[in-house]
Amino acid sequence: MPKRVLIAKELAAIFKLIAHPDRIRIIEEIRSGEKDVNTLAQRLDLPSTRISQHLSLLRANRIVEERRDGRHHYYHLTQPEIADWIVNGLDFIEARNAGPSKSNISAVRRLWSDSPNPNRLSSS
Amino acid sequence: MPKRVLIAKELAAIFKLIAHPDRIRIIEEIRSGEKDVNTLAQRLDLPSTRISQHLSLLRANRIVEERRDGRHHYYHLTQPEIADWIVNGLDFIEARNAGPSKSNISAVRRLWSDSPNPNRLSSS
DNA sequence: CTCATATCTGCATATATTTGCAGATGTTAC
DNA sequence: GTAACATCTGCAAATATATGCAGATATGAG
Repeated sequence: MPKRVLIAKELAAIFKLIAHPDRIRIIEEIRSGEKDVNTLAQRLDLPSTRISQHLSLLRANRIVEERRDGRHHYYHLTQPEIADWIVNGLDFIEARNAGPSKSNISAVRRLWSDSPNPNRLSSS
Repeated sequence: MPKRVLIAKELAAIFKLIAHPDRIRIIEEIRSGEKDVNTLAQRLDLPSTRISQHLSLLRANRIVEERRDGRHHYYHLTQPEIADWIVNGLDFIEARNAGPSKSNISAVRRLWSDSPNPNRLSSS
């Protein structure tokens, strides 16, 4: 199989991995530092078993890594730059039919960016 | 629904759209200029009906646009920058288990980049 | 040791995506 | 008009993914 076919498959696999709203939010939640399963479950308002399932997928694909401390499992991004790459995808949602408003997009872009946002306490 | 949930959904939708090896190859094939369905079918070695199905999905989501000339339908990227964004995802496949070799990755990265590759005749 | 907490795994069901194929549409050549 | 070509659409079958829930495991408190 030619290289470009192989690589396209691998790329598609990464895209598939990320192509879930919960997983995108998990990645953006831990961009600023590790969090444990329960914390994520509260922040995303989802059953922790579901968070755990998503994390196990991300873990199996080395998107995240785990650090255990007692009964807590803390997760962080293997390559933190992935969070920025994902956010850059926002450039391409404005063109879609029935997408969210520009102002909502840029509000979330700000929230999910490292640069001008030192202490993240907001939650829009 | 909070903004960040909406936006995560939209982002996931874009990722899902791209998360298919054939569609990634289609996008990279037309990055350098429009091509018609048959040409794409030959280049990807797939039935043209399949190419057409992928294109109709990409078209419905405004990733590509169509120009008709006689019986040929030529497709191009609505936002050509999307091709570069996709290629940037290669940064995150090296970490995965059993991924392709680094040299294959960079060969394809070169192939799928605009910068130092003015006339694209190769096909690795 | 036992209990409560934190998380993981496995599995059945529900839902979504992909694929192949048959037939429809539109275009050009004769 | 008819034939050949280029592409599209619709639908059923195959495949993949997501979800909910029950039970397993592991840790720390008492």
